[in-house]
Amino acid sequence: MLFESLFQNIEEKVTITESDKTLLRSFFRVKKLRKRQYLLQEGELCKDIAFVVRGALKSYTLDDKGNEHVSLFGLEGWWISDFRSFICGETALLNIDAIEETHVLLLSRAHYDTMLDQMPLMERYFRILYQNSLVTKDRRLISSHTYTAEEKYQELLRQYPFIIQRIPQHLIASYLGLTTETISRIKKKQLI
Amino acid sequence: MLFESLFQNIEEKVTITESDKTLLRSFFRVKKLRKRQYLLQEGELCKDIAFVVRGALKSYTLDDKGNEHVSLFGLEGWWISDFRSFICGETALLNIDAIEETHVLLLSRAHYDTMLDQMPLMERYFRILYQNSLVTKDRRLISSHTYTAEEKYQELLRQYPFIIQRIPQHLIASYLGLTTETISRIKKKQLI
DNA sequence: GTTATTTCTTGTTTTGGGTCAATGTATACC
DNA sequence: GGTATACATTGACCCAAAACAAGAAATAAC
Repeated sequence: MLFESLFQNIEEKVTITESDKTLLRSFFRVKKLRKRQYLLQEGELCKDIAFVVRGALKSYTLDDKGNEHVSLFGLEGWWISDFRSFICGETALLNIDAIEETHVLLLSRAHYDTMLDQMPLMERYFRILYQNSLVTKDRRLISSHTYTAEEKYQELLRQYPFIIQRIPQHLIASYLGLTTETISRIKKKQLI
Repeated sequence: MLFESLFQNIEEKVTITESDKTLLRSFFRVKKLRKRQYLLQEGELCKDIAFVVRGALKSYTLDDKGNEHVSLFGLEGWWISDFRSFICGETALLNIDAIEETHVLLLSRAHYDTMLDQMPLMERYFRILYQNSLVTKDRRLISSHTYTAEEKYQELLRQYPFIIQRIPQHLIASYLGLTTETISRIKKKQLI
């Protein structure tokens, strides 16, 4: 049950057999988080990447004034981690915590490496996953440099309409590099 | 000769044999660009990803006012393309042209796919390459949302000190989402 | 159902960095 | 060399969005 959404996600990119699934199961462990619970805190080592089975998380940095800057949301079917910390072994700059009650599948660095060695199709899966993420991140960077506040919000609506239903506005604002007041004003303007 | 820097780049991530090299050579073709020459123009299909052997390129969008927004530089040993177009087969939003006289190795989509099918180690190479690119892009997005103009410039200096020697200031400004005037003022301030 | 907490709105003020314009300085090209 | 073109600096002014402040709504907690 728990693994179904992971398998589904994998099968969108590569073909896996039942025995692959059995092997895959052995690499992950389940973790449940309640609302506001940390998955990772700044300064720790990010030991796992997390596949979100249900719920929602956010990853964010805190600046010197204590302002939150959301870098990513993790919803069902998405991966979330401090990738820099996980890959390079440096301490995390990101905090990750649950916006809602959340279930994740955790994959440790050791299991990640083993998995990639034993399962060439997972090498391909992650190559494709990262390839797609790069496309997304490129678009975000362009948006961040080229668009006005209003255009950024529009683009988000177009791209992830469901996110508005799900995630509090001030977090969306932060994700876009804006303030909640600005979003509020944009929304007001649209109605008139 | 031309392939040495590509092989070197690959060997930083995976181990390749002489016969791998021979096979690899067959997938690429060489292209020389003079200064200002396009590698890709907005609206075209991005048919190749390019490995830069020498020289420097920039990829950028143009907004409605005709302003250039640099999204990436391609220097020796880096890959450059409109990845979204290359992967998804949509028309390119990016322009890519040479800042200097440049030599690139081009890899077409068909060759890319064949290569990945025939050479598991290249699957791994690209997985690692993308993995690292994601780390970089994450950092850029954080920087773009969290830092002041001055901090953005400082961070670039720290990360890629050589780039200042190489790339005109107005392009660096654009890459950071700033204007050349702003950079000029930051530099002035540092001297005092 | 009352109270607390979180989230959102609206008004006012402030500011970082953009825009515009003019001038200076390299670098490239005949 | 001279002159064209690209690139950088400086100053004056402006504006989009941030910051600040105060309430209003919505949700959650008891």
